[in-house]
Amino acid sequence: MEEFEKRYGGVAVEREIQKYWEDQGIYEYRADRSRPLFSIDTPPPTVSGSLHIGHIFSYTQAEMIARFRRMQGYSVYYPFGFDDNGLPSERLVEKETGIRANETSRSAFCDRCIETVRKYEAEFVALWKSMGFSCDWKLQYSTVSRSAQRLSQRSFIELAAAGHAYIKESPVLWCTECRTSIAQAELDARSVDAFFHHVAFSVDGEVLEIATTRPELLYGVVCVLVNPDDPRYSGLIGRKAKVPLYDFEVPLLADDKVAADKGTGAVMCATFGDTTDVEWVSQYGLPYRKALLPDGSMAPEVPFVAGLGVKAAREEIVRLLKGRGLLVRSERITHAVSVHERCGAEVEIVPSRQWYIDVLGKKGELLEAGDRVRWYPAHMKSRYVNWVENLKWDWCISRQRYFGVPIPVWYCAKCARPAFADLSSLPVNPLETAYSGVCECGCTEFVPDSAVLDTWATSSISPMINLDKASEYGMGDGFMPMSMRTQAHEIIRTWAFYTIVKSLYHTGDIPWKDAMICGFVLAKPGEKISKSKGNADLTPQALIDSCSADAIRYWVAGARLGTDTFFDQGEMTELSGRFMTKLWNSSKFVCSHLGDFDPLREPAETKPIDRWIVERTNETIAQAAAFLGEYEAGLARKAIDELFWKDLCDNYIEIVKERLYQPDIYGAEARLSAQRSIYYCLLNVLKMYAVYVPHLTECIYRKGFDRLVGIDSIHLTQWERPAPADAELLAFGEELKAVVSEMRKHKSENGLSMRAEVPSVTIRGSARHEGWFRETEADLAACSHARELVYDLGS
RNA sequence: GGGGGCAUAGCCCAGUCGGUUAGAGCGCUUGCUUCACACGCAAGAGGCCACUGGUUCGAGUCCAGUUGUCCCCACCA
Repeated sequence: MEEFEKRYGGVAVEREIQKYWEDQGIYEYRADRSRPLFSIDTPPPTVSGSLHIGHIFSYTQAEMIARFRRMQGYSVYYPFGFDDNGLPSERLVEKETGIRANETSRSAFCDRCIETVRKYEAEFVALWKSMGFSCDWKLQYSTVSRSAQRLSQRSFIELAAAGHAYIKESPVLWCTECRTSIAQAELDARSVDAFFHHVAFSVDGEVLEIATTRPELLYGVVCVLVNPDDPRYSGLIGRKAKVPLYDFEVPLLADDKVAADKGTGAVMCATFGDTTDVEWVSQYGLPYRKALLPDGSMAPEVPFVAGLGVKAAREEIVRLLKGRGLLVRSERITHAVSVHERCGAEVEIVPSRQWYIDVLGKKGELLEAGDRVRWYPAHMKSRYVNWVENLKWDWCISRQRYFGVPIPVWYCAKCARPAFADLSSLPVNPLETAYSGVCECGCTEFVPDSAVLDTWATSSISPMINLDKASEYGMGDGFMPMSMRTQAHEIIRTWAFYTIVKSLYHTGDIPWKDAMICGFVLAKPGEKISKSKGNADLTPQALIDSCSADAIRYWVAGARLGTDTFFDQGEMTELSGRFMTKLWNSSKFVCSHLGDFDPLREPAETKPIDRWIVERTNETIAQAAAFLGEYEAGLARKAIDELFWKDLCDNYIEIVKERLYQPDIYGAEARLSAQRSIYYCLLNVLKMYAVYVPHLTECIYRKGFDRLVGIDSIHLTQWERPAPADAELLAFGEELKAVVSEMRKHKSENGLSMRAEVPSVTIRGSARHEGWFRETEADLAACSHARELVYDLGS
């Protein structure tokens, strides 16, 4: 038995233990068909900056599940990945280096990107390791790696061959800042102050007042609409409206989507002001009038404002309208606009040729797939359902960016028909490799596609990336669907949604059986932790250094699954610190009484109180396992805390202490009976806490338990699977605690020490437990220092 | 505007199938220390379980509505 230091060593010990785990390969994934598989689809963090406490929070909740399943006998497939291509990483590099992607050569920029993401990834890995994460780093993947690119390109080609991915020229959501198409999922809403300009159109010489926030798009107006039931305008439908400043005429149409009570009840439809404009243009077969270029400037053919940016053009048009008496009034309003989530710029809609994946046509199947996934907590499913039901755009997967998975396509120089790369040639970059085939039209000249795939198009095949890796171990069969996906609730509409889309198309099945949805750590109500808010000063590494990984982990486990929590360092330090000290000290006590303990020797008789604490422990093991099986690590921890602190330490150990100390008085067999209980109970308490505080429990285990158990690491042991606890013994325990409690209350109220002698203690309880109480008399007398025990038993 | 979560002690939160007197922890008050732990032990004070109705022998728990709060989605004419 190793000596217990007076105090637990904290972070320094954690580092030693981490090294031990790594040297011993404790968490190594092994090809093993003898145990059931539990595979975890864990989120590859976007490499877009450093991690903060929020990441630690959600990743740790999932990590505890991995540990639990491992100790339940599962072969746990727990990889780690990085999502390290695409716009987020590009923006990080632009910010760090000051180099804009479009101001340097593409290959030079991509080299800088690789360099930067590798640097951050090394930092991430170091952080995860210092948190004691039990993933197998050999299973690590990166979405920019050759193998992930190969799988991603293959996915694209297969979906295109099956008709699920297609290319079309049409209006698309466009970020003029990032100069790329984006998808609906990348939109954020932002409330902005604006003017609702009431502009004078005219119909046969009469003024028709129309309110718009986008007068700069007047040149792009293709029709005017009113509600068919609006009596004010019933006479106008079917006539022509003249656009102010430009004086061309457009048709006047009626449509139900026009709200009579909004603005003036008459709407101008421009190409393209918003999503409704796109719908109307397609619904009524209206032409496209180009007003805006992809770089955010007005088209050269637009009179008055050619070449100006949107905002400048808007001011100029308003000035002109005002000057010509065509501006009736300007109303100040606050409204929501769509902005690009990555850069915050207002999103435009411009026509261009892009690749899409069909999702609008598959809403039914997607909703049905959502039903088959078990969501934890269950109500998180509504976010998925809500998103699918409100989809307005197919998933645009092409991005006019640089650092990403190239779209493996060339286009015939003559007929523009796409030619796909051969699957055996993947990954391929069409900009570097020429297409060697012949087009159906006979042409042999091809133009490479220069776009890259949406980052989500690759991260959404994480189950397939994992499958690919598992296959290297010969464990590919039966790998899909994976056991569970873990992620935060903010990316249900992206990562969870896209993964389900891809899985349905590729396998016809859901990607995973369970979805474990974690909450956030907020600085305070409604405020996310972020660098821009200046509330992310405390880095995770600094936090680990100051209060240890286990302290953070224990605090994380206090939160309910899916629920946001507020960061409170005081709570973390105090609560966790107290707990860890308590576990350390009680283990020190227990181990000091196990020096001569032989787990194989049975005592002549086992005291009822010793059997009770074993039953209580077994009861807790079952409760904790049930909660963890539902991903509720917090509720499980609460049940374990209750057993450990209250029943085991404050009651059981206090009551049997004298029997452990004084075998001369109470007998060696009686001592052995207690030894068996403290050994069994603390060992199993440690195993349960191993999920939460893996370093501390490992440290304690290796001081006093490894030689008795015969297994080197606590993390290689298994949780007990006890028979249902004996209800009668549990009831006896409650009565016993009540007797002790009453004795303590008497001493407390009379200002007596707990060691003070009292003339008598009354045993109140059920008559049917009298035998057990009689067998417990020595313990009761010893812990209460009573000269006499009197019985007052009810029925 | 649509959807969802939450509302229980001063604070952060549990409360299972509807069932005795509503539960921890922090904080507060009081008492207790050689023999694992004062980062401890024991005791105590502290509740219109948001509000209004309903179902029921019985509601913190189930149903309907109201209010407050947070989140998701939409709103861009």
